Amino acid sequence: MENNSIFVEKLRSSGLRPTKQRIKICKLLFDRKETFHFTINNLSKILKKDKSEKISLATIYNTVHSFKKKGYLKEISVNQNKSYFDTNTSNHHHFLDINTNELIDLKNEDVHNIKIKKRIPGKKINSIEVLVKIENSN
Amino acid sequence: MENNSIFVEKLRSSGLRPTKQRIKICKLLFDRKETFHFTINNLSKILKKDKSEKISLATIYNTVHSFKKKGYLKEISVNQNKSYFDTNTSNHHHFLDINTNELIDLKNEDVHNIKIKKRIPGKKINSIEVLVKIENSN
DNA sequence: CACTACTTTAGAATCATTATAAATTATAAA
DNA sequence: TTTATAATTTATAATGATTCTAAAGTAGTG
Ligand SMILES: [Mn+2]
Ligand SMILES: [Mn+2]
Ligand SMILES: [Zn+2]
Ligand SMILES: [Zn+2]
Repeated sequence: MENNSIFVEKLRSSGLRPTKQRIKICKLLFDRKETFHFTINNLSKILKKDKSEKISLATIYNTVHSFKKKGYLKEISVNQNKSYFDTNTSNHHHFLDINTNELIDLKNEDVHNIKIKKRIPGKKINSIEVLVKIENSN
Repeated sequence: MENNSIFVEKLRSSGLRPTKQRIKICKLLFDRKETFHFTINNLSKILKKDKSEKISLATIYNTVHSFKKKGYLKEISVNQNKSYFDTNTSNHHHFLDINTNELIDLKNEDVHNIKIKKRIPGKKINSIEVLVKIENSN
């Protein structure tokens, strides 16, 4: 109820009406210091904890997709069953813990310069993403 | 009907009975020089062309999954809707054409040495995969 | 040939996601 | 403030890829 104004502005400035559902999801997603990686199911469970104001699953999908469209979220493909979303929308690399399915951001400095020597005629590079799968070291 | 014996042996040696369905799928997948990247839907459509011997969708799923389990196929995650499979089971990198959704293998020499400077305590690296998204250059 | 375990198959079930259409709400105009 | 309108939320249905089920068919073995 306090500094919601930041999110109200954020929403208004991108042409989205600041509904209470969107503001709540904004706070959950963007009011944190670290990158947040989540699935719809994760988000849904967190939102369900507040039984006072239930947000429908359809709204969760709608909101996440409109935030993605506005560039506030990025979709990550690491697993074919579920979509992961990422509050870090810059081009960056990931660790994927294959024991827990958790994504962890890598800073660009953490990955040595990547150079692709091959080119495909008529095509240009759009992005380069590194996925480092990690597992328990025993 | 000729050099099926290669595939019959391949199947037998991995404890899979050489049924006509499996042999047919083997020929389609492994009797080629280039790496083959496909979805179940792709494979299904190709198999449907031969109307003389229909293979059920369940068998296509079963076969692809047992080939994966035996190490003859690798599953690739580039898209959250569909699973891609790859006849190149080594650790390797890809171009993904975002206009056509086509995967193209990169040789290891095509990607400059990748070094990951960050480590997570208690975790070891399992694999490093680079996905280079490409698009029409105009 | 006879037996058994493995395989194939059609169809049902599951599950994430998207679509639908009616009720609600935010916003701007009156 | 009231009204009008378009945007939004919602419950529910629909979709589509994948997996499950259980019955019929087949390969391997003796
Ligand atoms: Mn999506
Ligand atoms: Mn799978
Ligand atoms: Zn990230
Ligand atoms: Zn490949």
